[in-house]
Amino acid sequence: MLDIKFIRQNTEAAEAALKKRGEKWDLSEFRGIEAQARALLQDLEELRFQRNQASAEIARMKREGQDTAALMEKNRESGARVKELEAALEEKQALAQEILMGIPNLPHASVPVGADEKDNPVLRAVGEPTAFDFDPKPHWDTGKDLGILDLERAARITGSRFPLYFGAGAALERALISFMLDTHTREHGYKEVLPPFIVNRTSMTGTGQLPKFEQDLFKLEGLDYFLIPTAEVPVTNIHADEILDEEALPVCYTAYTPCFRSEAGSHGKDTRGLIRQHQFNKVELVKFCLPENSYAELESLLLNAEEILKRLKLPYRVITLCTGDLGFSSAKTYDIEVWMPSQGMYREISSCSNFEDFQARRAKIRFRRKGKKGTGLVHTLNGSGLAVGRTFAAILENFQQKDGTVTIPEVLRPHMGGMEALRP
RNA sequence: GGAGAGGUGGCCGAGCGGCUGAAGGCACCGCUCUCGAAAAGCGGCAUCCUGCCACAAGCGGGAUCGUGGGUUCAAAUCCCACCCUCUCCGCCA
Repeated sequence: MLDIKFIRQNTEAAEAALKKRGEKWDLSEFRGIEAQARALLQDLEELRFQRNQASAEIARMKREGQDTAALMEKNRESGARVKELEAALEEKQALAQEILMGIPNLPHASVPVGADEKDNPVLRAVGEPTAFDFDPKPHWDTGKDLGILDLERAARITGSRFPLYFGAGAALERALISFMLDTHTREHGYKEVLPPFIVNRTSMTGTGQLPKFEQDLFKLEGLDYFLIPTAEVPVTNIHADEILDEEALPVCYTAYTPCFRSEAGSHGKDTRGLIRQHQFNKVELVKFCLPENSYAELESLLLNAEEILKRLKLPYRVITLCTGDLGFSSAKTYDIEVWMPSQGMYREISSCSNFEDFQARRAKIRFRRKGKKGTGLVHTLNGSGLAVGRTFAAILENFQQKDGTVTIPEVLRPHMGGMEALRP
């Protein structure tokens, strides 16, 4: 959510920034509604002031044993008028709020201007695309041949786009989760959390999934609860409605959760394999920090995520999302893309974003500076560290051997009882 | 699922129709005292919105005692619904 005061005072700048995202916003209507709401508020407050004064007067007169009937009658009337104004105000405020909740975040000045994903510049590439002296198989074939992945049976259990791992495959998935969490907690200074996988509407609204993207979520029937599409939602909302001490910042959490996405509108895309599933595992990184530090924190969060790929020895590149490709809540996003040999291209495996105060304003996450009065909104950030299913796929593809075995990255072996390769 | 108790400021905790945005304590921040510290004393210390105004300071106003409604001239206090927490019983991974 953007700052109303900012919009009020910098309407054109806000519109220009939104235009960079490829969205046309005319905020004059919003300004008008918001101005009407404030005018109503002033009338209402004036009326309530008079009523409060009269009530105090009644109390004083009663104590002195005077007759208060006339004043009470007068206040009864203003009470009715207060209710009318309250209703009118609420209507205007709801309207303004609805518009405001639908406005995406403004891109940071450092975000390259562009129309879509084709305009995302590459920031750096690490490692070379894996070279093979044979035709590399896609991970779904390798997984099937090794007997560790069974997407057909998963479809029987649930439906399409659900995973089913067996044996060393299940162990590899679990090893990846452990390896990622251990690295982030022991070496990168994050605190591990294991949050609820189902959240309420308020939490979903706090991080920006709602109200706009309800069709992307799985909702529980008969309840206003949703399956989380990312750990970002429960973990960011840990501090909703809180005022954090300046000294406590930055607060850094890492969380493993399964993620559930309905993938509405992506029927034709990535129909095979682990790339696009309704359920997948992810280790997430989440930070709460002071506004002046958030861009430095974004860089370090990005490096923390990259470190996982470096240690797994998977080739990857980092791209900066251009203004047109930015997510709804984000002010700046880097995507990390891993090399997928069977597709001959890099595929997203992590997305690291600075939301500035956009989520903090919605979820009311604030901080207080030492010795100063008043509060400020923290900046929130998050990034995948990493998407586990896609990492699994990348390992199967990049480390496959001609004989059909897959070499297990060295850093994972301690998590897999010393196993060195996946064999049929 | 059944029975009961309760949700008040950063924390503990009083209030149970008006003078209570809220006693008292703890924590925290100033100051006094001290060579310094401790102790003691004095003072300060919720959030959000809003008007004047420079989105400052300051002054004024409104709202907020789990959430939403209701009663009343007036609600933290009374009534209703819902949510949550705790205790006991039942069931259960």
